[in-house]
Order: sequence, then C-alpha cells, then structure tokens
Amino acid sequence: MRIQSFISREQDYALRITAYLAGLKKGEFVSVRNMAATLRISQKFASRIAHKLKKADITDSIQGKYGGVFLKANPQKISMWDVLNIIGFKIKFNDCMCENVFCEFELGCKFHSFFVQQEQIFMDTLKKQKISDYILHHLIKTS
Amino acid sequence: MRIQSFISREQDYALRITAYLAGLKKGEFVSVRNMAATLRISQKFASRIAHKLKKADITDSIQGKYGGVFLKANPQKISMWDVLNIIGFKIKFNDCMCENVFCEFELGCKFHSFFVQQEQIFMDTLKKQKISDYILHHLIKTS
DNA sequence: TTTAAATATTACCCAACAAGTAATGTTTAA
DNA sequence: TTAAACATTACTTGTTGGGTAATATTTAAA
Repeated sequence: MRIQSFISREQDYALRITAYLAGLKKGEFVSVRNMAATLRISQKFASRIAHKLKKADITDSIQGKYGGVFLKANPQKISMWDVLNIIGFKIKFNDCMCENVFCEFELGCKFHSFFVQQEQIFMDTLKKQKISDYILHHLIKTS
Repeated sequence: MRIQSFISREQDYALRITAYLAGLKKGEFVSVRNMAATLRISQKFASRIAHKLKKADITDSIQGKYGGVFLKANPQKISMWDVLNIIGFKIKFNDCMCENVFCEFELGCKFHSFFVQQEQIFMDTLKKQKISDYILHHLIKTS
C-alpha cells in the first residue's frame, strides 16, 4: 500500500535542488540535465521545478546553449518553508481548519485547538531551517 | 483548490466518535444513527468506523433492535495515536523515509535526518494526547 | 546565418486514493 | 414474525500526485 506523504515528491525535489545549487561556488552554474541526473530527478520535472523556483527569485538561469541554473537567493536567508511554499505546500493537519470548511464544533473542540497548535509549531520549525544548513556537499563534483 | 490533509476525514471522524463515546456515562450507549447525526457523519460511514474501532477493542456494541455502541477502552489509556493508527494513519513526512523506497542520499542527507526527527516528535506528541482530555462534553445530551 | 543545445511553458495522461454510497447480511427485542 | 439495529463487502466518483509529451524560445558557436 502506497501512503501519501506530508510533503510531495515535487516539494522534496525542490528542496534537493535548492540545497544542491547552494553548494556551488559563486559564479558557477549547472545545466538542468546534469543536475537532474545527479539528484535522480527526471529532466523535464526538474526543469519545471527550477522554473517555479526562478519565478520566486530563489534561483536564476542562463538561457540558450551552454546555459544552466544557479542559486540567486542567499541560502542563509531562505528556509525550508520558503521553498516548500513555492511548490504549493499548504500545511494542513486536518480538514476542520480549512478556510472554506465550516466546522460547527470548532469552538468547543479540543482536537481543533490541538491541530492549530501543532501546525504552528511545525511551521515555525520549518521557517527556522535555512537552506545553508542543508547543502548537499557530497553531491558536488570537485573540479 | 482542495488540499489533502495530513489526517483523513475518516481518521478525524474516528477521533470524534471515540471522544464522544468517552463522554457517555457508565452503562450508557447510543445507536450509530443518533451518534452519526450528532457528529454530522453519514450513518453508513460512522457504522464502518465504529466497527473498525470495535475490532481494535476501543469500542464495543450491542447488536439487534435497540442496540448501539459504547466505549470499551479506558479513555485515559487510549491516545490519539492509538485511534488514528486503527484507521490506517501512517505518519510519513517524506517519501524518502518509506521502507520500500531506497533513497541513496539518505546517509548524507540532512533533510532525511530532519524529517526523521520531526516525525518522532510529532508521534510522541500524539501518544501523549489521551482521549479523556478531548471529551466532547458539549455534544452530550443531558437526559 | 544556421544549427545545436539549452531553458520555458503548456497540455495532457494515468494510477492511486479519499470519501463516501449501495446493497445485503446478521442479530435481537418486542 | 418483524422491525430496527449493527456488520460486511462491493462499488462509485472525483481529485491529485507525479509525471510525460510537445512545442516554443533563447543563445553560443560553427
């Protein structure tokens, strides 16, 4: 039985990509093809993710032949939360706290309060994790 | 856009049902029909959940006309974790920690370590939450 | 100026799963 | 005997994750 993860593959890949690019030296960049191969992501999928990250000013790219992608943002200033959000991560422990779901028990329901609290704790934790602490050093080829 | 919750509706309903039954006086029981109406769950769905809880010795039932369901376990001894597990809750923050997924980066990947740690923290928290602390008092009819 | 090799962007596909509904069986008080 | 409850299994339906396919655009180099 396959069980759904809290964070999706795409969101995980976005973290990997960001953490990988954060390990490149200043001025370096890699083709999506090479990066995807290193990170074991399909090239097309990696390309789409890199583009989403670019639109959010996390990465940038050089188009055309011999182009590639690189990190634009300061890895010490971007958190796991930032990256996940770009790829559509919405923290939601329980449907009862969804904006467009009216839970009539909400006020008297301690489960609701519990989930609200846990969400907050986890969100704060994600915001504290900076990409600079997660650089994938061992995947960077030394040239 | 509808976003998937960490815990499913069925799991949430199981919590509600358990917390509701925990509020009944000793010896009392309710028909699934009444309980389902009070908790705003479809009768059929509630019935199926109650049956799962019974198989796990959380609830028990009286069959036949004028039958119903009631809590069998001690609500101070059953946790949210226990109830969720019965309904198939598998804590899994990220696919990379799934048994049958081989993540070749695992050892050098700090994301992996982070998710393992967060899972453990959240699991421990769920185990500490006892159903007795979540009784839905305001939904119990005083007779 | 043409071409090859890159990124950019949109459209589409498919299997798995959540969330329920339907149907039928079984039990028991009256 | 019957009505009203629980028990159990099978089916339905819409959503979504996780891609692939196709095509457009850009640019270095021949």
